[in-house]
Amino acid sequence: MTSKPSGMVDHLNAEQWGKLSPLMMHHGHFAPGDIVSHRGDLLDHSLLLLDGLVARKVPRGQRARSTVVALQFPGEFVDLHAFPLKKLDHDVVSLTGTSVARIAHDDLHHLLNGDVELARKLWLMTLVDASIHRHWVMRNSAMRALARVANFLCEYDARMTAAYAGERDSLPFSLRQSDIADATGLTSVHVSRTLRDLREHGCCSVSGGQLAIHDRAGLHKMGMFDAAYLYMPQSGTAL
Amino acid sequence: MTSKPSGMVDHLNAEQWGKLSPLMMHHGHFAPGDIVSHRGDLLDHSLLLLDGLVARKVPRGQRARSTVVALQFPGEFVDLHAFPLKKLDHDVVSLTGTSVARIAHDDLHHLLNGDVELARKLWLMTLVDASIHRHWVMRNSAMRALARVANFLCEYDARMTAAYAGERDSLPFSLRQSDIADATGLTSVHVSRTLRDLREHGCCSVSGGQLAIHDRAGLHKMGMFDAAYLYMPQSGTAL
DNA sequence: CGTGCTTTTGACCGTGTTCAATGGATGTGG
DNA sequence: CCACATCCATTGAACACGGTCAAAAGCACG
Repeated sequence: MTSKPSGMVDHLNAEQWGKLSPLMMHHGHFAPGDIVSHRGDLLDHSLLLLDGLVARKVPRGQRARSTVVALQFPGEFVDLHAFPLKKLDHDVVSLTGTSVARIAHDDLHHLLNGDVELARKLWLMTLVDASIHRHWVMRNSAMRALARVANFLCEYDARMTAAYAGERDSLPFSLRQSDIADATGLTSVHVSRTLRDLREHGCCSVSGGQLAIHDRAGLHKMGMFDAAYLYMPQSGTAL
Repeated sequence: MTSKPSGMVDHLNAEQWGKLSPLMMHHGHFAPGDIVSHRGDLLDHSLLLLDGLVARKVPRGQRARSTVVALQFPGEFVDLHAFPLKKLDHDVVSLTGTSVARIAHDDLHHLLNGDVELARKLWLMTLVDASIHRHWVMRNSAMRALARVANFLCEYDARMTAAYAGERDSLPFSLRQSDIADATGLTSVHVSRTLRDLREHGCCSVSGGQLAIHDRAGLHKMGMFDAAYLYMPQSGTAL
């Protein structure tokens, strides 16, 4: 039996989770760098992330680094969109040691046939993903490096806080600077300089696998951060 | 009675369209620049675009231009995600004269309660939107200006071709260069230079409200275009 | 204590921005 | 019919942001 994680799945109420969790008997684990599923694979199941961090990557030729188009936190499905789409347009890659719960599309199919409300909730969760995608388009298109990285870290903070219920001034952070670079459309060299700037501004610092937030308000301001696009379950009527 | 447009709604079969279209009795029209719905509005209906072009825009302060995070073509719902989400994180703006068909969420609710397959199709259509969002993240993060604009025009070509069934070497194009700029994360000045480059390369040219494609293969190559992410209904097993 | 990976730093350079002026097209009122 | 306003596209010059290349410094792990 999978115990209910916090975060995105808080969109589900207890009853809905009670129906869904029995279908997720198989748990799996991945190591950093493992490719969970390949672009174009025919998928017959989806995965709920229980712990760790997963990226959706678009590969671009041999030479170039692939672009990170999305990041998934615990409590989120990493590839629920594979249920209607069947094939994905991107790779799914484990960035850290991760543990996941597996749900077969056949089981999900039968469950959702009998529960329209639950189906709508899962639909909604994929739409929150889409909202985050739109924010990433905006961030990587219209913000300069400093604001861009600051905003990225604000999002990390917010989603991590939701995943592990409880705001902290220091949170686990196992992304490398090259991962931040792939996600923000910068080079890792420039990410390094940008993080130094944020440090010198007294906003936050990354070291030893921890993100220390020294001035959350300042960081939010610097990243022009407004969490509305995350459609957090608890924050109700934010938008 | 709304006659079935081509494009995204081709994901629906005739029977499904037969169920959906009677709910879209009200048709509406918008002029260029009209705001169809505002960020944060509580929506009780969604709109299917029948003709024209609609953008989803994220406003960014008074001074700056707003970012175009998505573009909708005829045959696509412009705000179907408002059905589960209720409130949107962005504005919906008519870029041209547009005509739309309106469907009330209450009606949709009742219809989908009785047709799980149709619900899944509509879910799928929003997931294709999300796939396009991811592509935009990649394009605006990882491609240089020339490839970026070329890729954007390839997408325009492909979606326009799907919407009006039939490949042509010259298609209606009512976007201004500043719209392209807002969608690609460039300045309109640089879009102007980039379009000149594409013209001088013999790929395509924009003038008089028409996009003339002189060398489609060359344009695709220049924009590294692969339409798989569009999940076109007719193209079947592309991914 | 070396080997390999990540971060940091420096110098240089190029893509794209900014600012500003010009030109072209379209539309309006005198 | 022509002045005039408006909007959009185009061009030029200067510059800054971020990229590229390369080397060095930290750091973890065997």
